[in-house]
Amino acid sequence: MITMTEIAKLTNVSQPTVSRVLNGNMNVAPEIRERVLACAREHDYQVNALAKGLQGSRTYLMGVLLTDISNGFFADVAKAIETEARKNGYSIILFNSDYNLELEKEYLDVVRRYRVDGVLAVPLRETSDMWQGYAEKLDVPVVAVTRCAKGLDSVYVDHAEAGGMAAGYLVRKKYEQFLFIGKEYDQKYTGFRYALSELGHENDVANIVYQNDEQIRDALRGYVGKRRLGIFAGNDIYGLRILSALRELGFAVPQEAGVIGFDDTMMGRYLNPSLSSVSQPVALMAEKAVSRLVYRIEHPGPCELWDEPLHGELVIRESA
Amino acid sequence: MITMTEIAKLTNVSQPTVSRVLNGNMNVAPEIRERVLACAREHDYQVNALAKGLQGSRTYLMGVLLTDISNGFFADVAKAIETEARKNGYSIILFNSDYNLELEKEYLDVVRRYRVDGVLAVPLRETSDMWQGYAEKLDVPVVAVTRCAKGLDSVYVDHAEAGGMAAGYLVRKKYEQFLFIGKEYDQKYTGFRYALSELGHENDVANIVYQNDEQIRDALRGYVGKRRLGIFAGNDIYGLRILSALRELGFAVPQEAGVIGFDDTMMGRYLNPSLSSVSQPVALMAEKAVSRLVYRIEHPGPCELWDEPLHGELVIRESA
DNA sequence: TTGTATGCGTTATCAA
DNA sequence: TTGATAACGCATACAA
Repeated sequence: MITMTEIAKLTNVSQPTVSRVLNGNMNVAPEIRERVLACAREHDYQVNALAKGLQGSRTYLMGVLLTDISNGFFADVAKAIETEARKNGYSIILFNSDYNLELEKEYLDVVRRYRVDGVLAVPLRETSDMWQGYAEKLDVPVVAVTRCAKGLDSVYVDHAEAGGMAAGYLVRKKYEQFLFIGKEYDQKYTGFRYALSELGHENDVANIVYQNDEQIRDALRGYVGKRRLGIFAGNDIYGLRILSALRELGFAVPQEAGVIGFDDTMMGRYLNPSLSSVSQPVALMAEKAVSRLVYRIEHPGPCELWDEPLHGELVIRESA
Repeated sequence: MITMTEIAKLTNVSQPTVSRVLNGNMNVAPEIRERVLACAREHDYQVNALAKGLQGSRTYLMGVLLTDISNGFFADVAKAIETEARKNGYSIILFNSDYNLELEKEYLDVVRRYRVDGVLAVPLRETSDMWQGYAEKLDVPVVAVTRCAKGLDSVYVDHAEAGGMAAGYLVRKKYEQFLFIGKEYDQKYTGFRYALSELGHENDVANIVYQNDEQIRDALRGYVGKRRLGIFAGNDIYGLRILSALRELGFAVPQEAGVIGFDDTMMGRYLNPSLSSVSQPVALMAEKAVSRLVYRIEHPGPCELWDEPLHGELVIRESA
């Protein structure tokens, strides 16, 4: 690939002059300018981002660290981030932690090797202060997406609030006992449980940690023929599987059991029954996260933490 | 972030010696070796990949160019590629063409700027010789994934064959008229149509180009109350939507209408009815594509094109 | 307005 | 076994 030095030789000017032309510096004679531009075009010059980055300015790379891109929701997040990054002139280098703490740590080193200008992450263990330490070592700005991480700028939906919304709706619809199916440390469960106890159902709620389809089916079997069961799923994938398990067990949905998912992924509206879900504003989150990161990149130095939770929206369909 | 030169100063050796130590070159006195390693560990040294790349060796970056990562299938592909790349010591820089030719071209320039060692792409217009030109300009190896591109190493599933499998199964199940719903230039349609005509159904097959849900519903309405309808969908997302449309129109599935999807994404088995589909060996494709790319990176120079189609597998569930 | 010189952090070549 | 030196491609300070 052609370099500035080569263009300089071909056009009989010095390399810095080529640099000036290609960077739009106006203090260059028009004739030279034309000659250089023509040569660059002819050989399809592309700046060497490595050299540029090495030289001290930006790399225009963002590290993006996700937990599981094969989850439709995170895939949407990745797509939106990529789009936003591009709008801001950045490219993304993508990593998938697969919910693996070791891998997450390893990837942070990789990210440092490439001297990314900043990092967007779905942090594991967001309530510990682990990431605060990571951010210091990275010494580039870090923004947490979809989760609120201690000590980091965070762009996320208030999960506890979403749990409350789900609880409120299920109670209004006269469900009588309640289940949150998902990770036990999920804020959604906290909010779900709290709202239920406020509504007089403190003794009617339980949490099932999702492990696999069989275990969920076995757990749900215990509710057959009992009081109307309102279920809040940690995400739409769980929701999909729960619907499938309920069908196997012969539950009438939404009469005997209702299900509310989380993330409102595309498939939800096509399911049978279609899946009620709490939607997250993916595009907005990506836009906020990227623009915040760009701001931090362009304005280094200490800065107050960003922490403005966004709000989920309950989308009612057939499943509850 | 600490550099070799800084470590050199701290340990009273020359910078090249530090380089030797950190690269595992054994011709260094053990005492020096220890001193340097300790210092590097203490300051958590990470090599500057930009400098390393600039200096002429590898960047250990792969450009990955997908059409739409929000499609569960491509999300799986992305995940598998990332995993394989990591196994080989590479990181990926990810782009989403969004089926947009302009964007695809633009991203190829970006990829060149970062001096990636190679490119994995889901090429748009794979039957034109456009990508052959792209590959030349890139002057790094390019491997096409999930599609067979003219002039490129390609790792993909034989779509025509898959179409034939779908056709064969639907005929065996006594469907009497047939629909392919998807892009008209899809090889799946070619194979579907061909197999059907071999089986004596050359006049019972049509293609509907997917545009939106309403248009599909309207098109399907014309088949209500007619002969048993066998549908092959261009991908599982279409399949999902088609099932939903059939439900709205009151079709009994699989009795009056049968549906076979493509990609066999996770959700298929949880749908109601669950979706029969042709599965693609995603992990295998990613593994083959990445290892082929690594091979081409490590063995530059001309080389015979790779073109060994893999085979889809028909997964039968309830929808057909 | 243009060119010379320098440095970014590596690796590689050559001497010592 | 070690160190000096150059080179990669670019931007920048400075000189002309």
